[in-house]
Amino acid sequence: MGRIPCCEKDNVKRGQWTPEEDNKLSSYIAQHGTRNWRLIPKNAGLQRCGKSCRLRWTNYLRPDLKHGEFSESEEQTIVKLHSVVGNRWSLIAAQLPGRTDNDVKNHWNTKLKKKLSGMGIDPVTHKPFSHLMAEIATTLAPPQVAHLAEAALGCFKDEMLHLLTKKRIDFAGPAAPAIGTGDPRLAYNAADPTPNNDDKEDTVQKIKLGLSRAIMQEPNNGKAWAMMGPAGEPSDALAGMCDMYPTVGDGFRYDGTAYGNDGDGSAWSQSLCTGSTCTGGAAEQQGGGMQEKDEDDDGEEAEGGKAARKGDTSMFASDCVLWDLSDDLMNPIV
DNA sequence: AACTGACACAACCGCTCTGGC
DNA sequence: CGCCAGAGCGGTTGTGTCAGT
Repeated sequence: MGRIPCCEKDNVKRGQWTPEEDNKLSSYIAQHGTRNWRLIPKNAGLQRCGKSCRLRWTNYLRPDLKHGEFSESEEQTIVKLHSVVGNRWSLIAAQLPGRTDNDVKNHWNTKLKKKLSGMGIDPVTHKPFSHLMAEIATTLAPPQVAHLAEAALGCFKDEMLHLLTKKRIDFAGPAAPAIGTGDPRLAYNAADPTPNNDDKEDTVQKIKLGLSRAIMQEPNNGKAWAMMGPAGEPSDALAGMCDMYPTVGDGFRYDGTAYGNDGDGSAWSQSLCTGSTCTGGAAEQQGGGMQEKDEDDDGEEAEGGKAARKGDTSMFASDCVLWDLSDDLMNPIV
């Protein structure tokens, strides 16, 4: 038994909207408003589904929409909010006047996600990849970790190689040290981005070394040994991984122009990963409930997911406050 | 010039939520 | 309380454009 379609598909036009259709819809809405979307196409003389009209209006025709490039501050806002609320595009878009959820979603998927990945940040959790690997490893016994490392290398390696070789990555600006321990062969060469096999092998060896060091390290009082030290400094294990991404392990900046904690104090340099897993609390909360479908066998939706939908801010660890978020955002009126 | 792949954006699909009855 | 229609939302797909070969 299928779902009842929102309209008769045989009689409706689909695909790109023509200027004539846009005009009809705009002028009808200007006169009558947007009260009943199912009636609007009929009354406006459009062979379109009401839903399609609503989408066209809200995503494109609305007079208060911005259509240009996203500004840097808008991008910063998106990344910040995404690290807190996850893929709740409408919530994020609500904080950006003139932008729609579709705009934000597309911009995220096409640009921002890659930007973060290029910086060694997992766009889902907003943690450095190195932290993620180390954290995953902490939950497993050494034999399992060994398998994990091998498996991870299979896919992770490709991603890293891609990032290191194909894409332009500003690890730490023009004066940046070479990736790794200063081996010039690992430095990105803008003039000749094509790596030789030695480069690839070195990179793989670096990854393996970081993982194996993480694996071999003794647990620290039963706690996560690969996590940050008490003062927020990376453990040896992490350092091994962070050698790969010097900007990631210690205060990377979004714009990739410099690293360290002597930045401009902008939200970028303060909040995303300033040498600790500060975003981890929120990110982990997301991973547990907001980002992912509940895969439990009991068939119940994860409570975190429910809470997130209801705007329950209690799911955000109080010691992981990242930014001053408006009350509206933290208690969204949906 | 033709082809191809990557990219960005628009539009659609289907699930969920909400309010009225 | 349950049902239904309308609307909202996020994921996915389609399509046009452009750069590289």
